[in-house]
Amino acid sequence: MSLRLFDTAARSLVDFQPLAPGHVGLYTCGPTVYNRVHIGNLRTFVWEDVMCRALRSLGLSVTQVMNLTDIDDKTIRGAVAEGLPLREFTDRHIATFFEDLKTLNVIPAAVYPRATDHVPEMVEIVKKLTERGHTYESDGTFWFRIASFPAYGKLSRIDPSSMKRGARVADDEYEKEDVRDFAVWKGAKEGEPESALWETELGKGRPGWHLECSAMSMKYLGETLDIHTGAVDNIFPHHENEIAQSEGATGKPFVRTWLHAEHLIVDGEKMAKSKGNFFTLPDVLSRGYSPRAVRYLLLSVPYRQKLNFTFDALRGAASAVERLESLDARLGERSGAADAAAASEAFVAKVAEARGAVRAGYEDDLNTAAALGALFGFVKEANTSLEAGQLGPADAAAARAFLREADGVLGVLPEGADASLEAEVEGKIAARQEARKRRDFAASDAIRDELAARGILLEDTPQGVRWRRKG
RNA sequence: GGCGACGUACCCAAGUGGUUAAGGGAAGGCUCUGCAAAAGCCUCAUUCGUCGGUUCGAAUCCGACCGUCGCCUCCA
Repeated sequence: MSLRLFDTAARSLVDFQPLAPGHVGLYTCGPTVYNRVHIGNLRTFVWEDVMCRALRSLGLSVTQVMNLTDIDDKTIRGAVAEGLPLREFTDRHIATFFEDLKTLNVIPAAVYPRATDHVPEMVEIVKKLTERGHTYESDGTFWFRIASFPAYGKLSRIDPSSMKRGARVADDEYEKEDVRDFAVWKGAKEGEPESALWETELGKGRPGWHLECSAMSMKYLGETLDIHTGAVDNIFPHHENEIAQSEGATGKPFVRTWLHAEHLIVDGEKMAKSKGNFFTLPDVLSRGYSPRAVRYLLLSVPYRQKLNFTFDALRGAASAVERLESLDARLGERSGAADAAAASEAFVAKVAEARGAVRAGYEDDLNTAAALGALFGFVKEANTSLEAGQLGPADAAAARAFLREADGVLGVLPEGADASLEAEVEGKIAARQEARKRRDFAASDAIRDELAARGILLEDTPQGVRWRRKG
């Protein structure tokens, strides 16, 4: 395996080797659970899922950890607005988040730690930072002193001395030595709900902005992570601060490879509620698109490229998925035909070549577009051979196995249909064939229309009738 | 103001010194078909934002310009 990844810190492609041979510890920044995630968020989460699947396909084992930020200004504000205890409020949003992931066929991470379940771990880090002289306290709030960490800015390449002293600092009632310092622990303030406060050795308060990721990543993956990911907006200040906190506390390198996904934009513009181009997954699905088409679109553009989301592109994605699905079905039929002959050497070689090309795509910084290009090259070859009658059952079986294997990373082909639906549809197809034999086309068309209305598409082929659910 | 990314056909997009410039979608043609749909096949960029430069050779490297976008403040 020779996997190359674009490390944000190095600003270049690096040869990736996990710390423990064959095993990757992966920390993926998760959502702040105060609303329904939008398709831009989901682009990042789908990418991370594809990355896990691709790493596994390259022979690595992966432990993925994704945090759930359930304590911050936004979650507190939301809970107060709805008159709910913090936990009850965030529980609801965590549930819809998992729903969306499931809908998009995302394989769950090994752990989804919640910040509020790790307050003691965070307190420990603050204590360590304090022992090492990286913090100071003022009014119950503990600040990280940027001046005590010379490497600050190495990830984002932002020079601390040039940081603008933003007007927003005035909003902050806390006292700090330097406007650039950030809170690791926020002392309780007047009017904050009890459900968002903890009594700790540091006093009463709540964890600061970025501390949870340091605490939870190190708890589940050790003090040095192989890969840490997020979207580009996390680079500064979130990840920069994580480095300062983590390395300040342990004295060890925090992350070996930083990976950041570009944003999704809509019709060439940033997605924003005020522009009316803000979409959640249910918004998109309610317009009649399949989750598999959405997933395909989100993963088809390599992660470091901005993804321009349009409904035109989504329709294109649906068609592309149908092309894969259709070949899968054709191969399924062909491979079922009785024939004891072994797969032909020439075809086996073609499969091997395609497999290598797909793999090379993933090895090159998870280049999904290149991998898809290679896969579709194979799709055309398989279709052509199939059409020419040159594909034996064993060849078809080999092709189908490869297609399914490729889909192990893509995750866009449907699961097998459920048996009761299958029996029903087969029955209707038989009835339609009867009607067609009688040349009762009104009756046969009625059956076709009825199934179409239910999203089931019939294809009359020389080999018989095939059906599938519309992508 | 500081830092950074991007600009390849109608749309999306791979390609980062020598290839016929991948692939997907759309469109047109053909095959199949009771009709249709679907599916499959074929066609579809002498050219890579513009202008210069380096080089035997550039979409790929350098410079300028034009355009789009992002971060610098919570943000996937």
